[in-house]
Amino acid sequence: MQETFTISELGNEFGITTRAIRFYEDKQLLSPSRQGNRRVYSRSDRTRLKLLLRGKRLGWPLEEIRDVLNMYDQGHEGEIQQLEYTCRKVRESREQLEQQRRDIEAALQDLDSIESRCLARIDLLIADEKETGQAENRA
Amino acid sequence: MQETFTISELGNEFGITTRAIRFYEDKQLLSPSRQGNRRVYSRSDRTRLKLLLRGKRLGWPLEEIRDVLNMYDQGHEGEIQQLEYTCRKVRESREQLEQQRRDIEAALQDLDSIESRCLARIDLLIADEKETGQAENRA
DNA sequence: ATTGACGTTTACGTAAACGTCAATATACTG
DNA sequence: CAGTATATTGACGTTTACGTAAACGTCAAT
Repeated sequence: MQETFTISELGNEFGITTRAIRFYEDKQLLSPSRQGNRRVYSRSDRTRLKLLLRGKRLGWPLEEIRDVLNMYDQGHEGEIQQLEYTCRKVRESREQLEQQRRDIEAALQDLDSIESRCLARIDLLIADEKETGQAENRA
Repeated sequence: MQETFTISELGNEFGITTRAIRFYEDKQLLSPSRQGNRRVYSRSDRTRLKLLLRGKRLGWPLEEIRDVLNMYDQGHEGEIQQLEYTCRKVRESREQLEQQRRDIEAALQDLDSIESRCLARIDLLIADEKETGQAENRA
């Protein structure tokens, strides 16, 4: 695995545009190093981006994602106040995640029910179709 | 439980503004009946809104939520083509939900790890604090 | 008769999260 | 060394999901 990445490598790997990646940097979610003008992304930058996208799939706003990303970094540094703040944030995020998990379970059950009713109805229609089809063929 | 609801009743119950509810109607996610000018929401309208908000908590865009809501309605009606379309949509939604579930599991594990390292570090700092505190008291 | 609570439509404003140029710089490639 | 590919910043546009304000109707209570 490579040590560093270009912006377009990351864009291709994760299916996002370079514009988006630069935008994330502008919003303080990434801070790659530079070689002259060009951005150079380390493995940890890549991991940060990966986590960022996971947050996006969960529907979190970028600002919230940034806070969570900072928990990863400074999770074992700093003063007690900072650590306790991080802990509170962890608990908040966990509550939100567990709410989402409940929502997902409920939604999945609903989908099951919809699908089975749908399939049953299709079976029934296909049975009808065969009958009338044969009737039409005989006519 | 009531048969019908006003717009502000629903707004209060779910903690959203009436403006938002009217906006959802504008975007075809709700279609309450009217008494003259006023909107009157049935129990099924209320359920629709509830499902809508669940979709929101999962970070889905309104247009996608609308499609899912329509699956609930027409899940057992219509032609085979429509039914099969619904079934495809069900599968798509299920895949998305399962991706989100995986993301949640991963995020929860990460949070656990962050929290425990955080707590360990706090314990350590507190132990230090006690020592130096006593030294200061003796001075 | 008016005040207040609730409702309505219409119109404009706004924050978030990018997309889409344009102009420019740098690097490799034949 | 011209051409192509890739990078940069900056400015402006766009979509989504509402907020906010204006201007008005309706009904009950004072």
